[in-house]
Amino acid sequence: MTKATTLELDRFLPYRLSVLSNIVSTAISGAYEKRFGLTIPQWRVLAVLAMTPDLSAAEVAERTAMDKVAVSRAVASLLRERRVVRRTARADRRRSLLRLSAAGRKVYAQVVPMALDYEKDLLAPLTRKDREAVDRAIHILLDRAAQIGPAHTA
Amino acid sequence: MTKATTLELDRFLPYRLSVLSNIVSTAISGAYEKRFGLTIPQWRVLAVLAMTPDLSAAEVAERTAMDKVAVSRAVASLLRERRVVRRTARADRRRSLLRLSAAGRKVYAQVVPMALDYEKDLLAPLTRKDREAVDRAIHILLDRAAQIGPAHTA
DNA sequence: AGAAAATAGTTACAATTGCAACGAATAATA
DNA sequence: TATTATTCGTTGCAATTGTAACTATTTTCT
Repeated sequence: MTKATTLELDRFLPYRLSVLSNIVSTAISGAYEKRFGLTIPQWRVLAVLAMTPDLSAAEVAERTAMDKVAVSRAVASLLRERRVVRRTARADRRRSLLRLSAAGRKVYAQVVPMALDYEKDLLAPLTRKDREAVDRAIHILLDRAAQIGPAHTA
Repeated sequence: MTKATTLELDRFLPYRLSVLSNIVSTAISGAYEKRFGLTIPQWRVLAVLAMTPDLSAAEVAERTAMDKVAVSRAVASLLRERRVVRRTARADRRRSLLRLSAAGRKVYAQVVPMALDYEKDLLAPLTRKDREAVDRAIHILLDRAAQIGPAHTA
């Protein structure tokens, strides 16, 4: 008897993760987009800047797991919409420091409860123990995945 | 005291799911692509056809959670590469029935062990209990997410 | 100091993806 | 049975995304 030769797609973790993540992302981004004209990249940028103002684009990229081009474009649109403001860093004039404008803080304040409610609804049917396990597991898997296949990290 | 007004991105499940799924997908698709010139959509199509031959494109779409355009394109390329063969359904000449060619089965047989090994490595640092919890949780979350936000299903 | 290498961020171009319209075939209805 | 509506799958076009090249600035090395 040789190795198993078939693979059932819906028991394959990478596949299930991808499907789940897509459904969740689509649902959420639909809501952001519809109500606030926010894309997911924009929302991510808002979220990190709300937590930590005066980050550079590169720092935003780090913390959002987005690449620098995506950040650049999201920031460009947020600047156009006056939801973010930018000033050039005194010390290093290549860098620019980003922070939310009043308008940006306002949208953010409206989106956060929506986001948290969605998450709460989503997790509602899980037991406390399962939630904890998922939490732990995602953390471990993120580490592990990064070890196994850096992929872009080249 | 009012509702919490900030959200830490790396504790937000939709975000963490998205990051994890991207890392995993990129790692895997890198390997498929490099070794076999297979994209993820192509791989998904191969996988379902290996399990269940003579599906129509629409049926493939259902089972892979891909939309019909993506399936159409993946199938088109797989036909060009002679990894899949197609015949028109006798009963309904709009439908075409797809199945793997010998070449298709061959790639598939090579990819499966790679895929399973990757999954195994990924899950290795989790305890048995955590693995079970993750399994259960993903299943429940998929259901729940579908309920909350059908999004496209409109 | 001056030249070369590195870094921040943007822009241009190519590839991918999603949506809407379409042609072909079948099913449903009058 | 003729007419209309529906389904299967593909194609064209617009929007999104990724890669590489580029400008401006700063750092490093000689």
